[in-house]
Amino acid sequence: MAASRKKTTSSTTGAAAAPPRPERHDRLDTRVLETLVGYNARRAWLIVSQVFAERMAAYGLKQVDFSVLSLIAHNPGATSRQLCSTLDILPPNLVSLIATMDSRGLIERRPHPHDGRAIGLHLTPAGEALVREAEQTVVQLETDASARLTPRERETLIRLLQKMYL
Amino acid sequence: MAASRKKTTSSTTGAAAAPPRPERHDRLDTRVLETLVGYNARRAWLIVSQVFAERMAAYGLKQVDFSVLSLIAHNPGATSRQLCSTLDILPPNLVSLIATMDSRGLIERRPHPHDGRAIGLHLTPAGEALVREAEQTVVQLETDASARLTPRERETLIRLLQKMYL
DNA sequence: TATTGTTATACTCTATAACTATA
DNA sequence: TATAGTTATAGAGTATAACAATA
Repeated sequence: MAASRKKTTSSTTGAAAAPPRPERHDRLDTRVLETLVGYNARRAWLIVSQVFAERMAAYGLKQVDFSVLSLIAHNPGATSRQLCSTLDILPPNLVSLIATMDSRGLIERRPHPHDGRAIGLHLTPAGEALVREAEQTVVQLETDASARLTPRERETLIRLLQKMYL
Repeated sequence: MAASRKKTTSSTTGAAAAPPRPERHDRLDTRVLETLVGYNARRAWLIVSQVFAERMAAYGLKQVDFSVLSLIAHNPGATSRQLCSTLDILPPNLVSLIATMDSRGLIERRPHPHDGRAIGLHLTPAGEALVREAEQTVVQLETDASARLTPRERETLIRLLQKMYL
């Protein structure tokens, strides 16, 4: 992950608002970098990643784990190939992830109906329960991490980001 | 970097417009992931990163290299500590980067005027020339990578991203 | 005692080549 | 011949601990 961003003593008060930003003393002039979409997109992603890691550790899920599980939840029978293609993961790097989810009893691997080479991935009941909870937590965490934006601004932000890659 | 996104035979025609997006056949339903700022920010960043890597290889600069060099250019005498703090890099991971830039003759390390422990970083004339060219290339590459957005939309996008982390 | 820069090192993430079994 | 899944492995990125020199 990133550097600084100290592990702030997590507030014991319930619903956390926007997380505190790192105090950078001796600030440098970053005006040129701040004109770049790439730089800013990464900084914003880093913010979300931080909060994601903190709150999703409870589920034992990293971002890619969550993406895979959520994708299987809404695409029962999806194959590794489809997951790789959708998430820009290389097949060798998905193998151990899938194996872990399997051994955790979150997913099931069934023979593919039409293609003997492929394996259809399905959530187990335990997996479905976990994804339901995890998705709620992610929605909340995203809301908190983007609390500086109005709902309208957040929609606009997502729309413009998608215009970049979709 | 990412997976797919084949190395498209780079167009020999001059100014490239928006790069082609990967054709994902057998598409999965990604609607839930697409409601998330984190997911979308990363996808957009991946797009820029791809174009960045392609065009900046000519200068032998990765994103972090460029950030450091550009930062030194606009903050002569900046210290490693300041760069680490600004870019969220851990000190041990900056050492070899700085050493490489030094051995390439792009930067100079001068004793810090007020602090005997610190080292002030400055661009050499060669470094300044490279940064000037590199910054122009980055601006162009960013324009191309965000060509699906109007200039107004691009401004809005950057403003909202900064609202997330600044 | 705290901080800057550094070394050494470990861990994670990403990438490539090659194999197998099916198509 | 091509594709899905896998193995092994290499390389890049990120992390922690500990040290010397200076404050």
